[in-house]
Amino acid sequence: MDDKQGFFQRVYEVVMQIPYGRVTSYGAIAEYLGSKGSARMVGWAMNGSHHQPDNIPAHRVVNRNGLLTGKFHFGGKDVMKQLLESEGIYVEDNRITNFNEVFWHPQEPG
DNA sequence: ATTTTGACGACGT
DNA sequence: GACGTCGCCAAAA
Repeated sequence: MDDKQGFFQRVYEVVMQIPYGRVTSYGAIAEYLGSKGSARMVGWAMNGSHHQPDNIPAHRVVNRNGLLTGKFHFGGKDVMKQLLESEGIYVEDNRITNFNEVFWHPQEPG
Protein backbone atom coordinates (compact mmCIF):
# COMPACT_ATOMS: atom_id res chain seq x y z
CA MET A 1 0.00 0.00 0.00
CA ASP A 2 1.13 3.45 -0.52
CA ASP A 3 4.64 3.99 -1.65
CA LYS A 4 7.42 1.80 -0.51
CA GLN A 5 10.08 4.17 0.53
CA GLY A 6 12.70 1.49 0.39
CA PHE A 7 13.83 -1.91 1.39
CA PHE A 8 12.80 -1.40 4.99
CA GLN A 9 9.10 -0.89 4.43
CA ARG A 10 9.12 -4.01 2.32
CA VAL A 11 10.59 -5.96 5.18
CA TYR A 12 8.07 -4.59 7.65
CA GLU A 13 5.19 -5.76 5.49
CA VAL A 14 6.52 -9.27 5.33
CA VAL A 15 7.24 -9.44 9.05
CA MET A 16 3.76 -8.23 9.86
CA GLN A 17 2.42 -11.12 7.80
CA ILE A 18 4.05 -13.69 10.00
CA PRO A 19 1.27 -15.76 11.57
CA TYR A 20 0.89 -16.11 15.30
CA GLY A 21 3.03 -18.81 16.81
CA ARG A 22 5.32 -18.83 13.82
CA VAL A 23 8.78 -17.51 13.15
CA THR A 24 10.98 -16.92 10.15
CA SER A 25 14.58 -16.14 9.38
CA TYR A 26 16.19 -13.00 8.07
CA GLY A 27 17.47 -14.84 5.05
CA ALA A 28 14.00 -16.14 4.23
CA ILE A 29 12.62 -12.62 4.17
CA ALA A 30 15.57 -11.29 2.26
CA GLU A 31 15.22 -14.05 -0.26
CA TYR A 32 11.53 -13.30 -0.62
CA LEU A 33 12.37 -9.68 -1.30
CA GLY A 34 14.70 -10.76 -4.07
CA SER A 35 17.88 -9.99 -2.20
CA LYS A 36 18.90 -13.31 -0.83
CA GLY A 37 22.32 -12.14 0.21
CA SER A 38 20.97 -9.16 2.08
CA ALA A 39 19.78 -10.98 5.18
CA ARG A 40 21.56 -8.36 7.26
CA MET A 41 19.43 -5.64 5.72
CA VAL A 42 16.38 -7.38 7.16
CA GLY A 43 17.86 -7.21 10.60
CA TRP A 44 18.80 -3.62 9.99
CA ALA A 45 15.27 -2.83 8.98
CA MET A 46 14.13 -4.33 12.24
CA ASN A 47 16.36 -1.88 13.99
CA GLY A 48 14.08 0.83 12.70
CA SER A 49 10.90 -1.17 13.25
CA HIS A 50 10.53 0.45 16.65
CA HIS A 51 9.75 3.81 15.19
CA GLN A 52 7.35 2.31 12.69
CA PRO A 53 3.65 3.26 13.04
CA ASP A 54 2.66 -0.40 12.94
CA ASN A 55 3.48 -3.11 15.41
CA ILE A 56 6.33 -5.09 13.98
CA PRO A 57 6.55 -8.58 15.52
CA ALA A 58 10.30 -8.52 15.25
CA HIS A 59 10.48 -11.14 17.95
CA ARG A 60 9.19 -13.61 15.37
CA VAL A 61 12.25 -13.06 13.26
CA VAL A 62 15.35 -15.01 14.13
CA ASN A 63 18.41 -16.11 12.29
CA ARG A 64 18.57 -19.27 10.27
CA ASN A 65 19.67 -21.25 13.33
CA GLY A 66 16.53 -20.28 15.19
CA LEU A 67 18.72 -18.30 17.54
CA LEU A 68 17.35 -15.17 19.15
CA THR A 69 20.17 -13.00 17.95
CA GLY A 70 18.25 -9.75 18.30
CA LYS A 71 16.93 -10.32 21.78
CA PHE A 72 19.08 -7.49 23.08
CA HIS A 73 17.13 -5.02 20.97
CA PHE A 74 13.94 -5.60 22.90
CA GLY A 75 15.03 -3.69 25.92
CA GLY A 76 15.19 -6.55 28.36
CA LYS A 77 17.36 -9.60 28.03
CA ASP A 78 14.63 -12.22 27.89
CA VAL A 79 11.79 -10.15 26.49
CA MET A 80 12.02 -11.77 23.10
CA LYS A 81 12.17 -15.21 24.60
CA GLN A 82 9.07 -14.63 26.67
CA LEU A 83 7.23 -13.21 23.70
CA LEU A 84 7.94 -16.33 21.70
CA GLU A 85 7.02 -18.63 24.57
CA SER A 86 3.83 -16.64 24.92
CA GLU A 87 2.97 -17.74 21.39
CA GLY A 88 3.58 -21.40 22.11
CA ILE A 89 7.09 -21.39 20.76
CA TYR A 90 9.60 -23.34 22.79
CA VAL A 91 12.71 -21.36 23.50
CA GLU A 92 15.70 -22.56 25.41
CA ASP A 93 19.04 -20.85 25.83
CA ASN A 94 18.05 -18.17 23.35
CA ARG A 95 17.30 -20.80 20.78
CA ILE A 96 14.01 -22.10 19.41
CA THR A 97 13.94 -25.80 20.11
CA ASN A 98 11.04 -26.50 17.78
CA PHE A 99 12.29 -24.06 15.18
CA ASN A 100 11.59 -26.54 12.45
CA GLU A 101 7.98 -26.78 13.59
CA VAL A 102 7.24 -23.09 13.90
CA PHE A 103 9.25 -21.98 10.93
CA TRP A 104 7.22 -20.01 8.43
CA HIS A 105 8.07 -18.95 4.91
CA PRO A 106 6.79 -15.72 3.31
CA GLN A 107 3.93 -15.84 0.84
CA GLU A 108 3.19 -19.41 1.76
CA PRO A 109 -0.02 -20.62 3.39
CA GLY A 110 0.40 -22.20 6.72
C1' DA B 1 29.79 11.61 -2.72
C1' DT B 2 32.48 8.23 0.41
C1' DT B 3 32.88 5.46 4.53
C1' DT B 4 31.04 2.64 8.17
C1' DT B 5 27.93 -0.41 9.88
C1' DG B 6 25.08 -4.25 10.79
C1' DA B 7 19.27 -8.26 14.89
C1' DC B 8 23.01 -12.75 8.55
C1' DG B 9 24.56 -16.57 5.80
C1' DA B 10 27.54 -19.55 3.52
C1' DC B 11 31.95 -21.40 3.04
C1' DG B 12 36.77 -22.52 4.63
C1' DT B 13 39.86 -24.13 8.10
C1' DG C 1 31.60 -29.71 14.58
C1' DA C 2 33.37 -25.31 16.51
C1' DC C 3 35.61 -21.21 15.00
C1' DG C 4 37.17 -17.76 11.42
C1' DT C 5 36.67 -15.11 7.34
C1' DC C 6 34.37 -13.33 3.31
C1' DG C 7 30.51 -11.78 0.89
C1' DC C 8 25.80 -9.06 0.21
C1' DC C 9 23.64 -4.87 -0.03
C1' DA C 10 21.20 -1.02 1.54
C1' DA C 11 20.83 2.86 4.97
C1' DA C 12 22.94 6.15 8.33
C1' DA C 13 26.82 9.21 9.62
